[in-house]
Amino acid sequence: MDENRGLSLSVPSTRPSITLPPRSTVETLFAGGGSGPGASPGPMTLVSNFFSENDPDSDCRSFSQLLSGAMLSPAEIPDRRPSSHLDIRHSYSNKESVNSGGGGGGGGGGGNVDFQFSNNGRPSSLVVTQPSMFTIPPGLSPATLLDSPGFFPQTQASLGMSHQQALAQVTAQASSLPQIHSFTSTAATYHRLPPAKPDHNTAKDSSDFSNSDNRYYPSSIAVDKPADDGYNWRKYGQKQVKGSEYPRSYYKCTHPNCPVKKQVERSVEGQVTEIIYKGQHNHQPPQSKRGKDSSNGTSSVNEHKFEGQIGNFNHSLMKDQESSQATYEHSGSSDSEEVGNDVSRVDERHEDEPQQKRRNIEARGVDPVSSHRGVTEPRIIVQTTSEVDLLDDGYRWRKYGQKVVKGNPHPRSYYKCTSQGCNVRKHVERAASDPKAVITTYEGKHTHDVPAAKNSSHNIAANTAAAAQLQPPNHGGHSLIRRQDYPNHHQQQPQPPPSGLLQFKEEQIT
DNA sequence: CTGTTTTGACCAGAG
DNA sequence: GCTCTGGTCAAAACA
Repeated sequence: MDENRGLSLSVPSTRPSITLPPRSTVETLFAGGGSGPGASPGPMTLVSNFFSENDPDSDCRSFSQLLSGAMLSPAEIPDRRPSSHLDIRHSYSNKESVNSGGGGGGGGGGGNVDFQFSNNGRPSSLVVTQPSMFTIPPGLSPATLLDSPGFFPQTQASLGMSHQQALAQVTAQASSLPQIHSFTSTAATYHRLPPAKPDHNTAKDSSDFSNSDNRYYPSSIAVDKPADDGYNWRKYGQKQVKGSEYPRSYYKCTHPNCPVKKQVERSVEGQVTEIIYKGQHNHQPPQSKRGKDSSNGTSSVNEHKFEGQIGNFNHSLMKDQESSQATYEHSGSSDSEEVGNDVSRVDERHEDEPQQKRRNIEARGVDPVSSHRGVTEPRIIVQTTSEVDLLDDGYRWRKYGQKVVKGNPHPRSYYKCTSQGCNVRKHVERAASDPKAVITTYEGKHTHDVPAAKNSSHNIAANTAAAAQLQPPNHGGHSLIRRQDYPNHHQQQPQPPPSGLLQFKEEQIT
């Protein structure tokens, strides 16, 4: 609650911006990015190039821009709440640590990421357009990601290319990305650690930065410490959380009055499988520790903001995200809690936790066992959709729950696929700012075909299918970047919604 | 002696 | 009101 009030996100009145620490143990690894001598192109670089390459002239290339497309500008959102959080979960290995201190400057640029709400003249009712999926490579900081021009083929960008093109490109790129960083609109920061050993077949070009290359992984994650993020933590609890393979440890920042907490899930081998930050440090990290770890000794305030702020994309930004119908899977989707509220992952754990988790993993094509051993490849679903797609996606759904989220007068609904034996779920949330706009998050993978009688006019599935063809089969979670065009009128054979795939979808609600 | 970790109990929220 | 669950407390143990 109150511990999250501190916001890492500076949101100008008219132009929200996310202030991300320029460097972190993770980011540092990428800091060099393409600039580092002899450094292989970082995932971000590749991603950036990827998109840039395909849409060089796009005026909306960055992730932030993409999001902007998915978010209504403050001015356009009368009821937008003052704050919300964007949770960022990324993976990295604590064992396959890499030179965390190194990095140095680089760049990365951390800094600020402006979420320019350049809607390109789109009416506020228009929000995200195509569903798309993306994966953030291991060690790639959100800041970098967000700040990277061309990370996301913005909405219109994708419009400029065919589905196939976009999908092919995105998928190709995604398949080479070892891990995912998810973004959610809750109050916590999620860090899911990457596999110690990549278990997937990376795409042809992925070798350049495959997850096997630990250079991209943050390091300094001691077994006894959830992460050497420069702050001092005191463990105040541990609990076996349902649905989690490993016990969750609770840590508090030892700094007086610092409300920051973090939860760490660690495998029996000591590998950190997930770190969730809550709140923002109201102080600078202890110099002694950080200073030593940082070889360059340039640890700055900004640098230290990373851990505490990475997840605090807060503010209206994420509130907007809700409005923008962006839902991020794996972190429980967007949670419309106010600033300071704890992270909510009800979406993914509210029911049948263990099974759900397993299903999620399986749906991602990840070996459950491997996943549980720290090789999980978290996948994010960022999907937006319109009312039209809400239920009419070709499948039959049964509503099994509903929840009113604080800050959003509209309830978030939970649906299950009615097909026997199918565990696919669908979470639907209406945007606070626009009841017509909804956020839909799919979990799982349909085990059946689309009911014939329920052929819808929607192409989500169709596109998904197309994308699926581009996906490496069952290697799980690496084909995470996708883009799809979903013109409402586009008649296509309904297909199962992409499971465990990050999607952005923008449609005009009619 | 101080700070941290461990761990069972307690509490609050949600269903 | 009951049950379940996640999060926190706090005393004891440990370093």
